[in-house]
Amino acid sequence: MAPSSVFGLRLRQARELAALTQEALAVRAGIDEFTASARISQYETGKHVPRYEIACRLADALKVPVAFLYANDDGTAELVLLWQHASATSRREALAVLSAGAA
Amino acid sequence: MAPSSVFGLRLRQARELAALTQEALAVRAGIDEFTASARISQYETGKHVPRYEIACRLADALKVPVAFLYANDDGTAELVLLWQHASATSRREALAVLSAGAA
DNA sequence: CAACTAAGGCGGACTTAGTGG
DNA sequence: CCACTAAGTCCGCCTTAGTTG
Repeated sequence: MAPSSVFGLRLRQARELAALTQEALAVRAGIDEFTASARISQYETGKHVPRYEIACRLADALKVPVAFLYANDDGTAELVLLWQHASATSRREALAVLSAGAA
Repeated sequence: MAPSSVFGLRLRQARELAALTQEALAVRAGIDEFTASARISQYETGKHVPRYEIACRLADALKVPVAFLYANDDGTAELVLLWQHASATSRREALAVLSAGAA
């Protein structure tokens, strides 16, 4: 089913990017395997939203910044995804560009 | 009291940046004034974490991206703060810098 | 006025069990 | 195997009321 919440949408995006099943993701995040499938499905379909601690563990398992899972707009989402893979020098340069170019 | 949770820390950071009282913030976010002080205090001290919908309203009232309130590391937090004030051209340039400079 | 807290009700996350691709 | 869902339990947010600088 199509994700209805922002969190669910981002979670599914990140999981498909990582090419993991819902259960594999949950186990990586330290969630009991017997409740794994149900919980991830509930998150992605927007039925429920996990506690922040769980969100952090999911983000770690998916290797994305936890802020990505809560990003409302696609621009911010893409930004933090690129950020995590960028080198230290690129990060400094990007911050300089942004702070110099305030609207 | 010192904030114990990430969300509470970010919320307080953004609120003090906006120079608002806890009650003023809550009212701006559409929270009933009689429960305002208690709820914001509980958020900032890490006693509770609000629903995502409430977090979005708080972020709007504070004029920060909602992802900022969930940012684990200071680098990501600073990044999304600069992002929202940057011009469209600066944003494109920053994205180009980050995508070119993957570690 | 501004920030914080204890206690209780109650909505929603988590568990269980099971269905459909 | 993989994704999804209904129903019940129970934890934690929200409310109330009141305390502290």
